[in-house]
Amino acid sequence: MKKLILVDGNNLMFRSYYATAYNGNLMKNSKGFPTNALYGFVSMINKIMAEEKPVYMAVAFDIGKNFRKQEYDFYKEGRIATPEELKMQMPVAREILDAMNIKHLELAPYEADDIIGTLVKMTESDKDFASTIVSSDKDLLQLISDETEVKLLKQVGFIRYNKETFKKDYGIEPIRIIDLKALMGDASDNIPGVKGIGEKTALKLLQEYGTLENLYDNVDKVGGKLQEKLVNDKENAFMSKKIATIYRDVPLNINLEDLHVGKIKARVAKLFQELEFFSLLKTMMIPIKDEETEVEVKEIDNIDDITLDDTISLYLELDDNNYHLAHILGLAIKDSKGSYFIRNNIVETLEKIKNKNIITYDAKKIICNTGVKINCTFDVMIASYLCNYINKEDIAFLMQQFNLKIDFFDSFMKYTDRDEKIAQYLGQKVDFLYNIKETLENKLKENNYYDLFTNIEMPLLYVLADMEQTGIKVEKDVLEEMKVELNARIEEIKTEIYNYAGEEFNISSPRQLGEILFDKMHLAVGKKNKTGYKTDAKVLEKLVGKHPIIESILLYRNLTKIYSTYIEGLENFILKDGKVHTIYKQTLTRTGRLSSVDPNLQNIPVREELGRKIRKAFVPVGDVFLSADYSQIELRILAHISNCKPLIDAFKNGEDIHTKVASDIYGIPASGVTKNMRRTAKAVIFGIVYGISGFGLGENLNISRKDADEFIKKYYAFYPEVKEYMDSIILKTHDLGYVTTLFGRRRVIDEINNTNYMIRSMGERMALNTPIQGTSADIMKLAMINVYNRFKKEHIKSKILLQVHDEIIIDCKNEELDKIKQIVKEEMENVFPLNVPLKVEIDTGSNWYDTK
DNA sequence: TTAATCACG
DNA sequence: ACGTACGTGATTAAC
Repeated sequence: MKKLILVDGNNLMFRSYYATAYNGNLMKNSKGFPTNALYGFVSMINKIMAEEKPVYMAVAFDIGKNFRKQEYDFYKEGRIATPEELKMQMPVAREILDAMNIKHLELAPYEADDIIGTLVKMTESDKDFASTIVSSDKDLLQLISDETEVKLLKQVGFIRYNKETFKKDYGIEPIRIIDLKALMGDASDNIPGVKGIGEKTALKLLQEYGTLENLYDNVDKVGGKLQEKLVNDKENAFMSKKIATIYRDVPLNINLEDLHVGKIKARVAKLFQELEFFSLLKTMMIPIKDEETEVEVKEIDNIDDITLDDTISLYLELDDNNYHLAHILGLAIKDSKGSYFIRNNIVETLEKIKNKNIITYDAKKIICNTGVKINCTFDVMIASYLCNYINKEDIAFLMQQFNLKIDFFDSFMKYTDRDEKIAQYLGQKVDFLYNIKETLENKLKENNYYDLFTNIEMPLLYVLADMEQTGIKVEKDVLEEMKVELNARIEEIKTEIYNYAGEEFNISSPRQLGEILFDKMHLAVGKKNKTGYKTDAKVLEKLVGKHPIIESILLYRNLTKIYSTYIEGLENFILKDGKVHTIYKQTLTRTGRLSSVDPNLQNIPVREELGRKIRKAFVPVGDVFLSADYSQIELRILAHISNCKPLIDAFKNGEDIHTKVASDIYGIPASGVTKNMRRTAKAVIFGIVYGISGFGLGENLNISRKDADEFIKKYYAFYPEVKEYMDSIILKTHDLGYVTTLFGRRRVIDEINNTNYMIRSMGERMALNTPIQGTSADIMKLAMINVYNRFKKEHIKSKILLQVHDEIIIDCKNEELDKIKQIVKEEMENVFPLNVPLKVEIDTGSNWYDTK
């Protein structure tokens, strides 16, 4: 018996759409294309594949005008028009099915039901086939027969109806669904039925009289009000029956054998990447090539047994993303003559080949994990990042973009026989690396990224590797001491809050907190977000003074944040050497900045005293920390790229820029600028860097939008070049679709031409901000390389430890301190000539807290 | 897994 | 009239 699964595609898409669209917050990809229905649809198809394991399958859709509507113009009248955002997803659903090699059928003027009905009829005349219909639409129950069942989808789970179970539940034959509809009608399709008869009465009548025809033949026997209703609406009843009857003779022109499910195609990956269904990409087994090709890999024990070219590609597989802790699973190497796989003695092997020209993926990972400083001449991870490929830790993502099939690392690790598979697995990767180098290299050159690649990103990898390997010492005792103290305070404040609230609840749950504050205590009319009331610091701060619980909650938040993220969190990352080794992600941000994870050392508290104390735990291994930070680098870059004369002059004269701007926009001499005026000016300037709006500035400064607009206008009046720059960069970006930094780094901004105002505006703000933030990142990276190289050249033993965007922290020996101050200032300030001077401020201290 | 919150530049 | 500042990461709750 061959089983055919018949899916009501329209039904699935509508369900998925409305399941997630109700709150008005549609799931979209970053280009603004709605994806919510598709996501649910694909998930559902996957579920069907897993549960039914269909060999034959067809998905039916509505398309074009349908004949019921043509015949009965009231049909489906009054129904809300299909939202545009759902409509545009429909063709993509069919594309996905094509790529998954699942047949879909649609033919105007028929509805999906009719197509399914026709296929059911075909299976019933072919004794080899039986079918299962998947839908949440009860109309389809009429198709149930000895060979046909319906899997009726419910909000949670489903009910499987066959002939017997249906009869048991409804007490009538499945086909009588049409008579049922004839009597009770269907509000959603605007089918009238008989007025005043609902499901209960209709079923009772049909159980007694069998069919609509027989019922009317014997309508005299019904009697009473009910008979009256039936007689009144007789015409409607028979017409409703006609509408409700699924048509089973759609001219489909196919054979059932055509519905065989094929092998999933590589194209699915491309579609999912566009839709940004990354979780599906990870969990589904999607081939990278439609034809699987094995590579030839020779497993060797000793690298000395082979002779390698000078240029090789190399791939090291670890068992964990945190490469400071991970264990090695294997190493693959390829040169022009062949591919090799090595299981053991990998560090020794690397030592022997480290000076070859090595092409690899994430050289920093290899260096930090093995301690072997390999001579990487081409890091594919970095090159692909610069070229704006979708770039993840897992090389499989990149390979997919070149149509190469390979398991994602997470799936690979689930194989029980991965020890046998790993040689082939790494063979594929190292083969890819070897082959892709030239393509990427050309792409780098074409786009003028080659200097950025060769002179900044590649050398930087070694600097970062060194910093990460060195690590920063964290005194656990200091943290433990704080922990005890904080714990006591947290407990204390907890009881206080419970007392104020009159009950115990989870203060860390914004939902519960919101209910207490706004429903129970009525402290204000709460602002809502998706899940309940907003309870963030901004909201709470406005309520300070209304009730002492507010301040307690703010303090509680403050304390628990420090406790869990910065005390417990940090402690978990102190390794055996007493140090914390962060990982700098060099290929993550869209602007070119670094990011820091495991732990993030770029967001250690500093603005408030309480949190800042965490920094006391960070201590030098040498004698003293030195921090060197670029003073107002982003503003200087803004002055430079907009070529704004007054700003440039102010920087040249060493003026305090915020005071200067305050004196301009308030129209008073600098000497008269108050702290508050300076603060306002600072906010205005920052607003400019972020792509200002009057509303945003007003929110931020807690002033009216009008006043905020006024400030912005004044700012533009004094610094017209800035306004010109902003206008021109937006115009240019609309045209090109990307922005560049001073060093040629490019960020593609598809959002800039989006038809959705909000998305387009965001694109415009990105276009304004990225050249500034990105250039600043470029400058810092270059400076780090230069400082690092100077240290090496002058045999300085002190170590660069951290980078926090515009600041670096160095662990210094006392005897080197003066020299370091001089080198750092010199290298950082002169890293690249701008129209404005770059200024570096240097501080020292015996721990990070004191370095200020 | 996502949303809310809060830490940093 | 729209809906509201750029770039990050970690933790917690709640599904």
